[in-house]
Amino acid sequence: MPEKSSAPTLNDVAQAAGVSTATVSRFINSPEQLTESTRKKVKIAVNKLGYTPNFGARVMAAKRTNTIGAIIPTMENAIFARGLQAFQEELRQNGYTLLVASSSYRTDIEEEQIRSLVSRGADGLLLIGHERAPGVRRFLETQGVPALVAWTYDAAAALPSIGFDNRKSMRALVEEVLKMGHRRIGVISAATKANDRAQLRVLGVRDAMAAAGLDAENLPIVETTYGVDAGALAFERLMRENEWLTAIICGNDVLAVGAMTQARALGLRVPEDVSVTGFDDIELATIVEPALTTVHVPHRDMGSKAARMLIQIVEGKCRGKAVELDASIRLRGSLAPPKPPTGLKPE
Amino acid sequence: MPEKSSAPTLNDVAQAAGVSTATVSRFINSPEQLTESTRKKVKIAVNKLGYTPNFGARVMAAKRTNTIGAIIPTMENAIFARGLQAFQEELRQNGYTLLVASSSYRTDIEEEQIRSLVSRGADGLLLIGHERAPGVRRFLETQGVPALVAWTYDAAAALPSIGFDNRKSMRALVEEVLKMGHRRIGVISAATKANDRAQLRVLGVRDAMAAAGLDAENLPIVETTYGVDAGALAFERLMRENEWLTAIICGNDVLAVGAMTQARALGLRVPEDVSVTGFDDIELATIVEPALTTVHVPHRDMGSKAARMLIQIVEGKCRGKAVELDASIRLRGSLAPPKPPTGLKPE
DNA sequence: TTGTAAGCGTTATCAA
DNA sequence: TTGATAACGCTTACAA
Repeated sequence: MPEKSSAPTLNDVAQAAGVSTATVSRFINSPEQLTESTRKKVKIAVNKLGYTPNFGARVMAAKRTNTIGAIIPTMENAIFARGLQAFQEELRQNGYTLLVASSSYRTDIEEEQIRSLVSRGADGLLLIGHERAPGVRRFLETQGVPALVAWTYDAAAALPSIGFDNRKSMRALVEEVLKMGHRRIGVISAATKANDRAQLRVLGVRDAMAAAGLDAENLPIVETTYGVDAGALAFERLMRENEWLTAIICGNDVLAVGAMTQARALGLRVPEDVSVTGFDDIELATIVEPALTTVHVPHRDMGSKAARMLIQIVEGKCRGKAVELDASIRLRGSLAPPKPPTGLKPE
Repeated sequence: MPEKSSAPTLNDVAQAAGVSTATVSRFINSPEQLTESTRKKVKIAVNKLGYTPNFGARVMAAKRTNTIGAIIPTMENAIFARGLQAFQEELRQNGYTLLVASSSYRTDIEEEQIRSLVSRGADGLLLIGHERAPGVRRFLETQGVPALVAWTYDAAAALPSIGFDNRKSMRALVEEVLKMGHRRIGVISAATKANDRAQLRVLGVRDAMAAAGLDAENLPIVETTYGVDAGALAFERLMRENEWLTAIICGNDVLAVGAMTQARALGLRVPEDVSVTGFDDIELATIVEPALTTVHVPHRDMGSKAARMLIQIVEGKCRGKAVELDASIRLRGSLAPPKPPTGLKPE
């Protein structure tokens, strides 16, 4: 039981071991430089006192922290979880620690978190999406902290990025929907404000519509917050305002599951009465009944590649570029051709 | 474009503004002490240089960080996500920053993360479950860093905790199952090694069995890792080895969903042929068909209460105690009475 | 109201 | 191989 003393310092250990602080520091950082006997002495003192280096002091003296920070919009759902887990595992294997903060999809909080992580000595940052206030990039530049953007790919953006082409992928998915014969399409999108992924996905829908000669301008679309419930409410509204829709394209799987749930609640069968598609291919997509047609995102691959790339950048071994990963379409039960015009129905 | 200069320091700002470092420090920490005019001068310099305090230096000089660390077993699923989100929101409102690390359910990694967060100056720690190496508590004690355990309640444990009684809750759930007439019960549990929640839940099942005069010793039980797939595999094994089971009690909702999926794949109807129950009541529980009978855990409430309590402890306003929250049973479609003996069946 | 200067706990350079 | 000692960037008495 320690009296109430504050944490032991290098100095305490040095005194206890009868050596200088420099020697203790070496014991921590490069024990091979010490004699077997001094090493033993110091070791005993360290253990007895329960010494751990003070991080702050260490950073100040050594400049490097071996810490990477990541700021994700939310921890509350699976979208970022799997990729982040892979990111963290890869970092760990390379001797880096991951610190995570979440911004609740708010740019002001994100900025605060960026400052917080940087001032805590993060050697590099993982961010989601390209959209943020211009001051942020300047800040990162003056602080000399590199950042990598994930979950979206944009060769033209200022920051290096790793991810997939949200717009192209959504277009490809909608082209499948159109190929099946759907013409009356509605969209449930996540809030597009300050969320380039959501924006690009909507653009992808419009691309496909326009290319098929359909009216991309007057696309029925409802924007909503994140969550199964939100998806359900959005579905109801969309269908009430546009009763003739045969396919609902959702900006992500969570919204899509909400839409499917609500469809059932309204007495609509999926996919017989209405088709539903998602985006992300989270685990949930294959659990629901019918399984969700969606865009498969290589979460784990993206996470570990992001880690490797960010480490390279942090260690000055490369400058960072835009890397595009493939996002493929997964056709599953929630998408089927629309009902034939009533007159033709056998029943 | 800054040349390549490293981040600006207090000194740089002081020079640029033509004041002392102390004045700049005051501008950051207690601007009201300064004259309007000096405040303006300093402000301009700070903005021009894009200055942010160096956290390490600050900690060393000031001792407090306003940072709370949390270490959770995994970020990859919803179990901890919602509570943690609430935890973070409450912290933010009180001026604290949350740093999260995940241990992949490994005590060695958890210990490493504890040291990492402590040495980074965390003022307090949120941990999950009571089970960890004895050295850890000593470490926290000598470092003077308070910790609060969540997701489980244990008045006898050394650390204060906030959560529910896993054992009692599981017992209550199984009593419902027994009340419905089930006698042939199997269990799918998460790995119980170093996971007191999992252990207690299994004990809860045995409690209920024993109280009903059933054989609690020879309970068919399969332990598995976390995940829907794992739950599916475990279900198959459990049913293969014990064909006569009518109800499967799962240690958490994710395993339960896996079990339900696999039941369907094996041609078994839920709940007609076999009942399934979960634990946690994550969102998924109400999305699956049929909805999952489970133990409802007050995730958000627990998260925000944990935050308030930990802040109290950190600020020396209370010593921390064990707080028990209610976990209630949610009866849903996945649980129904067992099929009557074949002879009585109408068909 | 502002400035001076002494720490805070490390690391790293130089000598010994 | 080890030991002094000067940074590192900030806060905070204390002095002016």
